Amino acid sequence: MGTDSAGTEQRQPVMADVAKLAGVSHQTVSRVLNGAPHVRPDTRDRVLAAIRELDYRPNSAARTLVTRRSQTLGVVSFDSTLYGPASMLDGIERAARSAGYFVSVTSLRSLDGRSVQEAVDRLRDQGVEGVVVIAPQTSAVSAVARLSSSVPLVAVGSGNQTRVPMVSVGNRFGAGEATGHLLDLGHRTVHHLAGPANWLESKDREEGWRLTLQAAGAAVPAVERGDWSARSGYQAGLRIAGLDDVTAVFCANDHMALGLLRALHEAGRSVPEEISVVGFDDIPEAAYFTPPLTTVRQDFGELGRKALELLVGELEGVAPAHAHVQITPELVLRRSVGPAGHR
Amino acid sequence: MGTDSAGTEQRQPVMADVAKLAGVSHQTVSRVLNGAPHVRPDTRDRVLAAIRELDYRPNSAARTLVTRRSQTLGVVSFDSTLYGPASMLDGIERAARSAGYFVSVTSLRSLDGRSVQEAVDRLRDQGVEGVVVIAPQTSAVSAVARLSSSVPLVAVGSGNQTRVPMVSVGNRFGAGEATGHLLDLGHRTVHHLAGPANWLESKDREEGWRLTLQAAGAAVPAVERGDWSARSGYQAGLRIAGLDDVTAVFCANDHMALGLLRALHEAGRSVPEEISVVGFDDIPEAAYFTPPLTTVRQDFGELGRKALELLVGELEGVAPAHAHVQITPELVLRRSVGPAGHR
DNA sequence: GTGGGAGGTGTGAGCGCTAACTTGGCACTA
DNA sequence: TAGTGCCAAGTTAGCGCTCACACCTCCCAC
Repeated sequence: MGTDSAGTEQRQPVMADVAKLAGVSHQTVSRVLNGAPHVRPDTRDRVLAAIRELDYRPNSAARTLVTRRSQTLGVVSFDSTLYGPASMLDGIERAARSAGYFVSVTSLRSLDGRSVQEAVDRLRDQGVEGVVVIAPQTSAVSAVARLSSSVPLVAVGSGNQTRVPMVSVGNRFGAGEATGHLLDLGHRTVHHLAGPANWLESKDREEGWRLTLQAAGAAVPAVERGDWSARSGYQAGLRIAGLDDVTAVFCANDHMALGLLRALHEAGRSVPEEISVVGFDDIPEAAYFTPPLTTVRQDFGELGRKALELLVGELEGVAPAHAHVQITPELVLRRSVGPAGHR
Repeated sequence: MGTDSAGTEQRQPVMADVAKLAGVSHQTVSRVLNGAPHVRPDTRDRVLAAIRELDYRPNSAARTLVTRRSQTLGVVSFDSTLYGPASMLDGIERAARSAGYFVSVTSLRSLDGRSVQEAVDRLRDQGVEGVVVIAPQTSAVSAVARLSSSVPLVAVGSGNQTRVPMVSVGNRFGAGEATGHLLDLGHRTVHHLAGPANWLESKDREEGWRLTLQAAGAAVPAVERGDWSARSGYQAGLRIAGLDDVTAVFCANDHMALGLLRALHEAGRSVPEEISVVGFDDIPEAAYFTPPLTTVRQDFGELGRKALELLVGELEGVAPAHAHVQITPELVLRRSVGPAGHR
């Protein structure tokens, strides 16, 4: 009545099956699989042959259970449809793979602290070894800082939180470059189409813009505000086109700049002759806007890679636990910018 | 010398700890956790209180080991930086979460069959219960069809493979709509800026375009070809601008259309007065191109959701294993299209 | 009063693996 | 010859959970 060797049941082979076929103990199979030393070459070959013959796949749950390592990292993203987050995710995934980790993603619906906590908890319940949070909103960042989590965590975005390791872009610097460039061209001042008030990136870019104007002794005009979308840029553009003292606009991202260009075009204000426009991000399409957009390039892929590097470092204990890596953006000159008009 | 109860070691609480604190057996804790019937309300409450007090988290690896269910699905994507794949991924993730699954992603570097096989194997080794492949290239699709995998699998993209369940967009139909609309406006024929030859979506859109022209008895001009990017659209645009019999162009995606618009603008060919342009995808920015782009809308999020639905259905045995779901795209009219010019 | 069927709970085994220890052999030294 | 060491295995004990089953009440029917 032994159910052991009765029948040719179609179940997945396990280590013991490989061991039996190779004429060794299961432990030797394990040794071969994990590249342990002190296995004779011909033994190793027999084991490998058996593995191939049975098409054996180690059971990762069993391994995880005993090693307490899932080889999986979690990524919390906000809106992974946007170019920035999507690129970061891509960079993270590639870096994770080459470091030998899997990547499990979850995106947030809303950006309050509770959602962030839930997302991180969810990933933690799944057994991830560490988490990267792509959440550049102020609320999310402070949520991350408050996070009660025993999981190593890295934030990517902006802000100066000191509690969590972080990788961010020099938004202030980039905004300063853009604004400075416009001032250098003779513009008396530069208007600003900012992003949502609760995004850190918005804040930093706005601050970079403001400080540069102030340092140059230029007037600081009232800020227009959008939600990153081309649509909101268009609407802001209609308002800006109505002002007659505008000669230069710095937009907090390229999509809004696109909408702005559209609105200016419709209003008959020519770019760059009447009004110069600068964006931020350098999405692949920016060079093909009408006119091609001068913008501040940030390397999202690199951002993701750095974040992962930091996390893996922390995980494997070879990293300073409170690093803050900064990526420097770069001004890319195109035709949407010209010297100040003479009025 | 007992290491058992010696010291207050800081290790994660396990089910037994909860059981002891609540004064029940580990099995009862398990019952509460899994919502099994026949647990007295006050017992349940005691267990829940103990769980909260210890901040107990079930170990998913242990559960997976015994249940043989990882609650994880894999997604193989090609270039998740592109708007389409990113949106699908987003749709898949959201749908997966609400169905109670985690999502593990991996992106392909190249699109040959071996890469696809490797990616699927990798996910399978990780223990995913099923896989969604977002890989619309011909090579990838045939690779999927040939895939030696014991994991349930759904493809999203195009093509008529019958071996794997699939969800796709009515590319032929959409291309036909676009082309037909242009012909209806009096254009003698419609030029086509196609995508890469090895993408199924390219092929289908090209075919839809061609068949519509033929059905209308219109001439079928030579196809220009790009790689989906705005840059390639620009280059093709320069070539097209050199032809003088062009009055309408149907582009296989919006990004190439953007590049095309740019090239036409530079060449002094006005859109839509001289040349009408239609895109495909309806990315959020399309409405803000110069001029706003008439295009064929496809709902990527829906695509992802349907794919997941199919996969979960297969997994839980409530689905026809060879379904082929089709999403119908829709022509969105904007200003980049006008009646044929009179020459 | 006794048998039976529920509801409610505990016990033991085992998922497939790795870690730690044990064992056996062989070479090389004292 | 016995002793030391290292290589190349095997043996055993869990990791933390769920499943199958055993068990113990009660309560009700006859």
